[in-house]
Amino acid sequence: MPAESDCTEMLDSETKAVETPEDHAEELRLWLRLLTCTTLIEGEVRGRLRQRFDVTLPRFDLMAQLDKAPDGMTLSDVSKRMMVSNGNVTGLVERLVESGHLDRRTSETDRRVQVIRLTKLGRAEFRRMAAEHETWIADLFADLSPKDVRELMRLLAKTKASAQKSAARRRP
Amino acid sequence: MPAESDCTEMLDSETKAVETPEDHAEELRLWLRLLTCTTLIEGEVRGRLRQRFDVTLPRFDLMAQLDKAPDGMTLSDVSKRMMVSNGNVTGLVERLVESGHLDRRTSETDRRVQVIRLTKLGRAEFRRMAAEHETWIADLFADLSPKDVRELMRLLAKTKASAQKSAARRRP
DNA sequence: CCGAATTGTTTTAAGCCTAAAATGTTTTCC
DNA sequence: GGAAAACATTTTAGGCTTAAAACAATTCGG
Repeated sequence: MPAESDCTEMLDSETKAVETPEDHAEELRLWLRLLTCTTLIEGEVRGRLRQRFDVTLPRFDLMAQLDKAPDGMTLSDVSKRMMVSNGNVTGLVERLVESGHLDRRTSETDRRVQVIRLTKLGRAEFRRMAAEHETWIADLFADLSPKDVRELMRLLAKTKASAQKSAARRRP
Repeated sequence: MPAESDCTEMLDSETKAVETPEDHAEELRLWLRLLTCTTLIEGEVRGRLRQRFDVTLPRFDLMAQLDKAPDGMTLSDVSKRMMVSNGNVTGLVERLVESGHLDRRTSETDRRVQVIRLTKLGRAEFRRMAAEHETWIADLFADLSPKDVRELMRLLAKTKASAQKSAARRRP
C-alpha cells in the first residue's frame, strides 16, 4: 500500500473512478434551469423597456451602474461591474453620450482614464424607468414567498462563490 | 362606502398602498444575483469552448438541441427551445451548414418548413465537446451539496413558473 | 532617468441578436 | 373554390458582444 496519495477525492476507488466517469447530470440540469430563468426574465424586461421607454436593456443596465455612482465611474469600472468587454462599453457609452444621457470627460490626473456620469436628463429618465422596472421584477417573482427569496439569495450566493472559485482555478 | 371593489389585493388598505409604494428591493437584489450567476458561468463556458474547441456558445447550444432530436427539428422548434428569435436561428444554421455540422432540408409534407439535423461530423464533434462541458459545469457548481442542488432546482422551477405567469399576464 | 511592464481605452473583424417587415406556403372558413 | 388568416422562414436595419490587436499614458525597477 502506498504511503501517501494526492488524490484525496477518490480515496481507494481509483480504478472505478477512472472506468465509470462521474455522473453530473443533476448539475447540468441545474445549469440549464438557471439559464432558462435568466433568459426568460431578461427577455421580458428587454421587451418591456423597449415598448414602454424605447430603450435597450444594455443602455438601461449601464445607466443603472452610473446612477449608483454620483461622482462617475471610469470605463474599466463599468466594464468590470457589468461583466462585459471593454470594447462593448466604449460603443455603448458613445451612443449614450450622443443621445445626451451621459457626460464623458478625460480624468485630469490620469489622461488614460475616461470618467462618465449621468447627465441631468439621463438621471431623470433613468429614475423614471427604474421605478417601473422594479414593479416588473416584483411581478415576475411574485409567486415566491419571502422565505423563498431569502433561500434563493443564499443558494445563489453559494453558487456565485463556487463559480468564481472554479474560474480562478483555471486562470490564477 | 362602495358596495364592491375589484381591488382584491389591497383589502382595506387602499390609501396606504397608494401613498407608500411597496418596497421590492429584495426581489431586485435577487434578480441581480441571478443575473450575475448566469453571466459568470456563461462567460466561463464561452471562454472554455472557444479555447478548447474553437466553437462559440450559440453554436454549441444549437447542436445540443439537435443532439436530443435524432429525427431533426424545424427552425421554429429550435427557436422556441433556445428562446431566441427566428432570424437568429437562420443565421446560426447557415454557418453550421456551411461548416458541415448540420444538414438542412425542406420538409416534403410542408414546403414552408426546414428540417435540420446534425451530420455525422456534427454529432461526433458535439459529443466530444459535451463530455468535457459536463465536467466544467460540475466544477463550476462543485461547492454545492446535493441538497443545495435539489433545493435550487426546486426554487428555480418555482421562479420559472412565476415568471412565465407574469409574462402571460402581459400578453395573453 | 529610462526602458519595460502595466493599465485604460479604442479599434478591428467577426459573429450574435432582436424587432419588424417581407416572402412564400398552408389552413380556415365562408 | 377562393379570400383571409395563420404559419414558417428569411430579410433588413440597427445595435450588441467578444477576443485580440493596437494605441496611449503611467508606473516600476534598475
